[in-house]
Amino acid sequence: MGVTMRDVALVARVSAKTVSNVVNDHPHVHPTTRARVQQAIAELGYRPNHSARGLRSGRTGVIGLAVPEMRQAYFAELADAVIAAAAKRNLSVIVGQAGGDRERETAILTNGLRQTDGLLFSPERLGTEDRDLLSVVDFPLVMLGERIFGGPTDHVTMHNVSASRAAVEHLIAAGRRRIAVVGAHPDQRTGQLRPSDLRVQGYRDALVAADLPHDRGLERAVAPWHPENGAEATRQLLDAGLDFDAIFALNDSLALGVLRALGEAGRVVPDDVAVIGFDNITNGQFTVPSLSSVDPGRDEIAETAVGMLVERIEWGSTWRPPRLHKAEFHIVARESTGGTPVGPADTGASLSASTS
Amino acid sequence: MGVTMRDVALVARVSAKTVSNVVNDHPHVHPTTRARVQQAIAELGYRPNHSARGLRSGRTGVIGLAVPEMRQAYFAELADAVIAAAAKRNLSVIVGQAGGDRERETAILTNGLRQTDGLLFSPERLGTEDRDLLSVVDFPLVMLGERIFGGPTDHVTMHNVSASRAAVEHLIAAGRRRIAVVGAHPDQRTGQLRPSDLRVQGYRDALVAADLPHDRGLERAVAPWHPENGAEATRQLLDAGLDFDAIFALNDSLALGVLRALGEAGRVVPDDVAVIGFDNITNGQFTVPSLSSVDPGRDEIAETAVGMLVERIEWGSTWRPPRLHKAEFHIVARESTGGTPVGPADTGASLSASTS
DNA sequence: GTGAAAGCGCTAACAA
DNA sequence: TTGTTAGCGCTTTCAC
Repeated sequence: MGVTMRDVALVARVSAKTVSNVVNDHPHVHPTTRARVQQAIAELGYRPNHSARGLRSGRTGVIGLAVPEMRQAYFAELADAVIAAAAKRNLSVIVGQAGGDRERETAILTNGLRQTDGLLFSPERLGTEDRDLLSVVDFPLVMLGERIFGGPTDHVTMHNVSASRAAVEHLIAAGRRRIAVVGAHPDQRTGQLRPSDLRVQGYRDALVAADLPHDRGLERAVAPWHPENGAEATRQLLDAGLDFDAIFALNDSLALGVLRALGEAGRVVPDDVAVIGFDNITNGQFTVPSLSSVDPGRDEIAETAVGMLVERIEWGSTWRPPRLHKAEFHIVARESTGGTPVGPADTGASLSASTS
Repeated sequence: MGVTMRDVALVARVSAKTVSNVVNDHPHVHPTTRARVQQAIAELGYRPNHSARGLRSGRTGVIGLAVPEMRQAYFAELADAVIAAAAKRNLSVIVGQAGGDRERETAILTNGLRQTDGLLFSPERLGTEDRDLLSVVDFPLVMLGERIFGGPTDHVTMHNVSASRAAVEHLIAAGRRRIAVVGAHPDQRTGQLRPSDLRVQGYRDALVAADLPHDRGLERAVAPWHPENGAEATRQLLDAGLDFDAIFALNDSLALGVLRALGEAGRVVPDDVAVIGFDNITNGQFTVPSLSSVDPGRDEIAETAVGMLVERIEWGSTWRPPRLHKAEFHIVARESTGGTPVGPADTGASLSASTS
């Protein structure tokens, strides 16, 4: 701390404004002047004060990313991609964890994440029924994930219904007929769209299209989407003596638990039961057997979301219609659905893409 | 944006200073005044401007956390714990990724992470040989991890040597005699302490103490510590036709790859080969077989590191001697070392703790 | 216990 | 192309 623009200006024998122009790469600065200023900056080790800049310009250069928990692999990988996308645009990222707590999610939506220029928000508890909360948000906001639809804000998500349908069709193509789904939302009373509902809908669509019977007993409600809960749901399926030859886990964390519980019970994957997840987390490549999944295009999601947020920030308070972006997806076939033989370079075979 | 302290002061019919006192919980404010101010704040929806506060007070209320990549499970879980620990102290966390890039790590050490009050830095490339870089750092800094020792800054780490030794002793106690280690640092030319060296040293200590022969061929250099590299190192061990009955992976990400490669090769864990990792990431509970590991006390590390950083921030530039904190560790015995029978509530049996 | 004045470091708006 | 002026919103200092 200590060296200010004034100091640099004094040494370079220019005004503070000129130093500012140089620092901010403004066009109309004479090369000679620029060089002199830059040397003074280097000499004094000057570094701009972001608080002052933020106060004056109204921009902090920091965006917020709010997720349930970083320890969930999907959010860690999402954060990784978001931080990288933000860095390209010279933005820093403050990461906040709502911890699956409804109050904290509401608080984040009300106040943002400390003082940032805008927020990327992936809620776990807030749902479509909380849309009105979004209407009163007075800062740039882009929603991520499946929980909130048709709101007044930008939204980046994926083709949940068709991706889920493709996942289940992949199982059907592998000869499976009795397919369970793990991760439906536990609260079905309202009948409103829930995160899992979209994916469950895709599951049902696939069954219907294939003329397969639809057995409610094979739809297991699970929350939150942690491996232990995936394992628990699978044990319940087994304990209930239900007949099934495949499990569709609504995300990969659940699927890890599913694989584990099947292993504990002595069921062989994929021979006895095929398993497919959703998210294509890195670890899915290294499980035994490796995990088939739906790749939702995480980098595309992060890149798009940051881009949208930056645009919102630049537009200021000028109203623009909310946008909805659905990322591409790919089915990644690995051993858990019998899709790929054991092999060293097993990153998975991409089976299909869709923009439906 | 819009509502300022002035506005609140006007409505509450006090001075801006009094509003400031209320907002900052200063003691000497009359209850009546406080109530009036608080009501005005609520009425107007006033929220303090952090840039202005930062500019005036010299504190931003934001700390930085720099890691190689969030997609590595250990760092995601570390970030989770750090963000939680910081939140307790009303601090936000900007997360930066150096991506295993030496230049970026150096840049972070030179400039910090944007404008923050201090930095928690877990480097991947910077090592003990870069200690001099640390001497010129002019902001509060706490180093994390194993790469830099004896530097002029605070350092939070774990008992690497004794923890590794305990891990290998756990393998020996399980009857293993030909124990390979995966993750030694590839660059051994300088002979200086390297991250892996401490853990390798513990490995060697355990062999010596147990009077077991030490076979250099069983020490595999691997970097970075990604699953695919753990798998590759394991394939090399197998291809070389080396005789071994256990593998100590220097972290769990490597261990996931090790399990995978052993599975591909048809080796049964733990019957043919026992495996133990290091870090105790959550996923280790759900692999098949579940992964034994060394639990380094992540929460303790995060809590301690944030606490130290806060102290440094409060002490300002007053010099204090650098501190070194080594967290407790526990050996978590799971199926991969034959330590625990298959079972539903498999969080692992804690075998030993040490403060050595 | 509260208020008035000053200024943190920077950039927007304008002037030269 | 460069300089001058003003003030962003807050907290520090000191007076009352």
